[in-house]
Amino acid sequence: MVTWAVPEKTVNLKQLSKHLGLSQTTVSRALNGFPEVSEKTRQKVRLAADKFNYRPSPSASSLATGKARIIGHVVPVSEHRMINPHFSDFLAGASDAYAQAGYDLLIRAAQPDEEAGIYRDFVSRNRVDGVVVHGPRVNETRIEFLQSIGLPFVVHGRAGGEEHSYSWLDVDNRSAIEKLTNYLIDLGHRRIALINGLETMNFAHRRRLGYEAALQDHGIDVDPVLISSRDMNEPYGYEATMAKLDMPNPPTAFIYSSVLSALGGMRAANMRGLLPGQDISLATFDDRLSFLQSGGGENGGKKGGDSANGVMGAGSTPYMTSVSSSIQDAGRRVGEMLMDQISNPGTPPVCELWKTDLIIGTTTGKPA
Amino acid sequence: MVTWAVPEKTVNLKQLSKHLGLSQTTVSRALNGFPEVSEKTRQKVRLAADKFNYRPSPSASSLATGKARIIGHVVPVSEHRMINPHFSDFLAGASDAYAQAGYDLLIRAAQPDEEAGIYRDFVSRNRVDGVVVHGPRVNETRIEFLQSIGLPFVVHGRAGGEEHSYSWLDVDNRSAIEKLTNYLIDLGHRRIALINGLETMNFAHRRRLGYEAALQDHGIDVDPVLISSRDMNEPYGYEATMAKLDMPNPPTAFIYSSVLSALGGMRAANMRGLLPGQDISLATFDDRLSFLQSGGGENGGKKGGDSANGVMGAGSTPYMTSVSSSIQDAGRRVGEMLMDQISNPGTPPVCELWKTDLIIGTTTGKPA
DNA sequence: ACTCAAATCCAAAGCGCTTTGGATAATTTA
DNA sequence: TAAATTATCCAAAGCGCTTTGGATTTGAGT
Repeated sequence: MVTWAVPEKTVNLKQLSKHLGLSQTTVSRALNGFPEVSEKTRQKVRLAADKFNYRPSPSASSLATGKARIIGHVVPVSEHRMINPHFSDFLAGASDAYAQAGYDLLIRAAQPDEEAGIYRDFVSRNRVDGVVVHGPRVNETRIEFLQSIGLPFVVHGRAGGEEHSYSWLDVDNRSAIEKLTNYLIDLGHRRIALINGLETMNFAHRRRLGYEAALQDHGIDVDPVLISSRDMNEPYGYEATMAKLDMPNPPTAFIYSSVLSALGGMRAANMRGLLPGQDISLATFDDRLSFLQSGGGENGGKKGGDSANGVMGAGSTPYMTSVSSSIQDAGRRVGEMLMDQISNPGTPPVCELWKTDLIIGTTTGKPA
Repeated sequence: MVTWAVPEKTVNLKQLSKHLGLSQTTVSRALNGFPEVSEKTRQKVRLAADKFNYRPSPSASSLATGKARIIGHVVPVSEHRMINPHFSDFLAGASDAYAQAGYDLLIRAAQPDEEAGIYRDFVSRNRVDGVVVHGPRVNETRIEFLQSIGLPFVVHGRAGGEEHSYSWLDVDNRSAIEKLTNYLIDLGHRRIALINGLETMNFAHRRRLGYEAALQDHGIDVDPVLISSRDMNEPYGYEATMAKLDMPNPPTAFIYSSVLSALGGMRAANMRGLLPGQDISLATFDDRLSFLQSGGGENGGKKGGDSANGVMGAGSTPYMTSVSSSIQDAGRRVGEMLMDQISNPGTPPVCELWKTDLIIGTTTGKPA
């Protein structure tokens, strides 16, 4: 445990400089690492600063510099009024990056019609230095708007259209699902269901394209009844799976866009007495949400590429077959990209497309 | 969609007051609802303010007033480096309350040894006006510390010891699990496993007490091998359940402290070919995490007491037997309590103990 | 020793808001 | 109508920091 010591009185810059017999200018410069101050006085100042427990006031320095050292996240409050676990894992990564660099993380919940006002609010009085754009849609309007008001931003995901005019980080959703679909086709499956997210979302749209591409490559017709598109959660996965199992010519394999709906799919299979991997094949896109990870989240590598041990793996054996990419690592990286952009304005946009790992678990097999 | 209109130049107070031919004082007072300004000039000012798109600078007003209009959440970064879904649902509720009242939500991730420093940082230069204390432990040191530095706070949960010296909101964990245990005993179960959270956490400690009380009331010995205590996630639920099923005299019923581990429990049952409700009984404490809720989170009522339709209910039929209370509603209420405390300093602490609903699902039944 | 440049340091002017302590104009009261 | 309120409004002083434009000191160069 740490020193929950007696709270010292905290001093401000004026008091501190008086104690030191220096001007505020010098003290400020010493602490902020300016070259105009000699090394020995810098040391003296640093010592005194933490002896007197000096901390600069964020509002004062923000007012003076015009920089807030805060990054904003506008979380879309859908009708479902929820921050889903994907989002929170993303935040975990991002906040970690911010903490390293001395930034704070500000969250504002917004209904779709409030977003513009919030961004404008953010920029006009610089409450934040930049924002992360979450959940880009197929027709995305925020990007252009943010460019027009000049608020630095990084998109988690991408919009369609012009992709090099702004910074983004995305998973290669299309090829990920294509890979997964191909795997199932190679196993012998011909009727494969896609339990997708809302296809107004860009990521879901791209995943569908990957799915369709794989089928078409193998001369399999795309059957619309095998595809669902909704906000991803457990009950949706359950209901969609049940419904498809009840069809006259039911699918032999299911692909889920999220582990959340995959959980519902597993429940449905269970309910029907179907053993995954044997009677039915289940596969999912896996964001490596921490609450499903047995590794304890100690996924060391930066992009977390190698240490993946599979969704819901017990010990070292992966359970579900999946294509996976850590959304937490994505959050960290997006945070870094945004901070870079803030501190080096005018640099060209950075775009990163992350590959996914195909992990073979025990929930897939040849069709029954 | 809203007006993603052309970004107007934004003016500051000085410019606005010049346009109006009034002093900054009057304009400021008009906008902040002070009585010293006549109603007609107030109108005029309001009109001009949003015609010129005026928004006060948060840093400036924060500097002048000493109030940040920000509420801090220090999220403990365990070794598992995760923001779990419980936490994010809580945030969803809280941020909603803040948005109503014009507060912002600031998140700082902290390792245990950094917390003191962060709180001190928060208060010394008022970066935030108050904080929410998450995950109180059995021996909680933060409360005393926060009292000593005079930073307003509300605890989500409680510590032991003196309970009336600070504000908190807690679920009645003890009676909740007692209720659930009693229900299982009444069904005929004698060997009931408790897959608990980390018992250094206050809530988990209290839940265990409830469990033990119910057993002892019925003259059943508490068997320590039936109890697990760990950070709650899916793989833990799976592993603990598997391990207990492998015991010589295995339990016939399981109580999970979280739906996350309950999911793992269901997977284990499935893996063993045991049908919940038939061959084995599974029950859980349910925080009504939104991603497991079929109701779409439209749980209208303030405390969300009545509209509970059960964890993972499909349609209107609850699936798992549970005791439940909405953590999102808790977040909202905690936020309100904290804002009240901030705007009315000196009022006595407020403590709320929320009851839980017992919801009978299909995963419990008489012992096989 | 003398000049000039480099190294240090400082006083003071903001940043954009709130708020104190008056001033002025409008209204009432005597 | 003069005096006393009361209703409006304002100038200016902070809040705590950064930063500009100089002043002063030091050290090197000749």
